[in-house]
Amino acid sequence: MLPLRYNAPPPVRRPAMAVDLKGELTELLRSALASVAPECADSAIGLERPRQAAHGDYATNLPLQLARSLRKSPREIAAMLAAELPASPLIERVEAAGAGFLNLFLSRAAKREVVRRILEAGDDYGRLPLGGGATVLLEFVSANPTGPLHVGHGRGAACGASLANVLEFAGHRVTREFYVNDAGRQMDILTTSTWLRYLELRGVRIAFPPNAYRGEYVRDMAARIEEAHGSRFVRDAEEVIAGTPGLPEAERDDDEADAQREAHLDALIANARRLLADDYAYFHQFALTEQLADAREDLGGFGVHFDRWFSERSLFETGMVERVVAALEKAGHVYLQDGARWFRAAAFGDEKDRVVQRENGQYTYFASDIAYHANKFERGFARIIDVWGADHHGYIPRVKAALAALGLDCDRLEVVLVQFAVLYRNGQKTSMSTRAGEFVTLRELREEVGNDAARFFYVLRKSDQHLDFDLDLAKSESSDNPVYYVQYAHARVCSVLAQWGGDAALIRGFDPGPLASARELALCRRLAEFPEAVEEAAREFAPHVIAFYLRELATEFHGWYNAERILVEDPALRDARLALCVAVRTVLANGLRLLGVSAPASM
RNA sequence: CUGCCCGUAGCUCAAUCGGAUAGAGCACCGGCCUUCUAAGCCGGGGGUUGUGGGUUCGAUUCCCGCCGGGCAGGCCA
Repeated sequence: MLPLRYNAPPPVRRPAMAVDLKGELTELLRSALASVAPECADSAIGLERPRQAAHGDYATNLPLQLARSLRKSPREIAAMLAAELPASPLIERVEAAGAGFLNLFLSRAAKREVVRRILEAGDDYGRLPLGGGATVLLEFVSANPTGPLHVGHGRGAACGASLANVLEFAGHRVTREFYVNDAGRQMDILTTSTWLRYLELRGVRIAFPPNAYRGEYVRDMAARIEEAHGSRFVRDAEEVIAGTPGLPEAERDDDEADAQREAHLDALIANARRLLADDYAYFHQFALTEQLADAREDLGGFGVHFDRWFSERSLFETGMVERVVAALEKAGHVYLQDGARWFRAAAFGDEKDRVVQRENGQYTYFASDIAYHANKFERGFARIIDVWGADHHGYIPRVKAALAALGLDCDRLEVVLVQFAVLYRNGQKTSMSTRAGEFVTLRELREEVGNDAARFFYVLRKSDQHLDFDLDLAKSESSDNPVYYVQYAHARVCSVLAQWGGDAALIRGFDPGPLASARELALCRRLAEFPEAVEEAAREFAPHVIAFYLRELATEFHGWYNAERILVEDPALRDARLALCVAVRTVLANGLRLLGVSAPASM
């Protein structure tokens, strides 16, 4: 279990003008505070939503906060504030209560007003100016292009895409980026795996390494190359395995055997490069292009789109990797030891120093990652956010250390960690072993449970928490399934409107005044909370807040729907209820849109 | 062994900078379709928030110890 983000985001400031209910209430309280205790007039005023209705619509613990400095009892201060609170059409009454809380009860008119606001704002209801148009680079998924995306990548995709939507809705300009690891050993392993499968097809008998990529998709790529080029890339088995140490017995799983397998694979890669010469690049490019196209298609089908696919290889081709290492060296943060170049990460808060260039001259993944992040800073984004698998948490200090050593403000980099999802079927954990090649792919998941259920389930937990993904529940067509539960509320509203049959455009002008029942007013209050949910989701990088909110809103709508009839005889009351219906539909649709889930008109 | 994180109802999880009587869903039990979609609603039982201390008006929340679990600790990515 890991923290949601590595360091605190910049403070989010509310606009100075009271443009919303909460802001107006705060101003009223500030006015009362100024007359009760002028010396504390600029204290922070926290307004919260009490859990219990008896504690009002909003409450503040201001009296408790001030008790010490004013040398008065909290109850006394609360009573004084209540007496000095200016009269307002928003407020029905105030109460000093509990240990020293001030509870505010809104007038019915104030509660109903949100319906009018929602009908006016439409798709934009919940949109906030918090980000002030600041640019954000959000990097997520960034899976190695060495095979199909699996269900772990799916969670990063769903969380990242939802977070991007939320940040955009909260007033940021978001660039969505996928970092393509097209330069490392993993790609060489995929390239060689493809060639070995090709050789197999041509009847060349070579033991396929257990640590190479064994998936069926590798055979598919090999078959297509074989179809197009015939025997052009065939070499003798003796040549292919020349100079390799050979494989240890399959049963052995000790360190020595593992090391031998790795050495064997590296030797095969070296032979492939030598024997294929220029054609090696063909295999490499073919596999890369195939896997990226596959990922793009898969993610696109999942409603996840990127503005840019950033190539790791380009960082080498433009000399960026050399440049950042040289910059670190020039600043005295790099030294030579055992033939390798080490970055003094420990001097910048990391546990130990890290290699940036290996003894054999190859740069490490870390080196290109430094270059990548330096490049992000050069592009001038106000905020840089990485969404990583939680198993990479130990990697954060070294990247931050490198940025600091380059003289960059490493606090501008924020890292969201996403835990893996574990699939359950019939109450049993489904196996997800990569080395056996039998992992569950994102595509299989999407086909089995559908895109909507997958997107929603992935963000049903805080992203840094383990997620138990119940496949049976995700597929069930019942109220047990939270996706259908929320979507059904939306479809119900649409159905009522269809039943009514009038001109939907007119509803915008309907007067919510006749709304008066407890359920209706509670629903209004819930609708007014949506911008607060968006704010929290954006501030905490927590799209699950939106999912929770939608479930609560749907609950209150279903309750109202079952308790009271909407299409009643009285035209004024019917119109008011239709207005509330449209407001509910609007908020459900806006929330679902942030999560990349469809809002069906019928189910 | 060291570092980071987590521990809340039978299960999966929430809990607003430290706030009021710790909340949902699932599972379980009992009701509701001649009336706008029953993919819905209403009601019920369920808790020493792992444990022992500390900080204070107040602790699930902050600090320390212990117990249990996860992840990380490569010239891998």
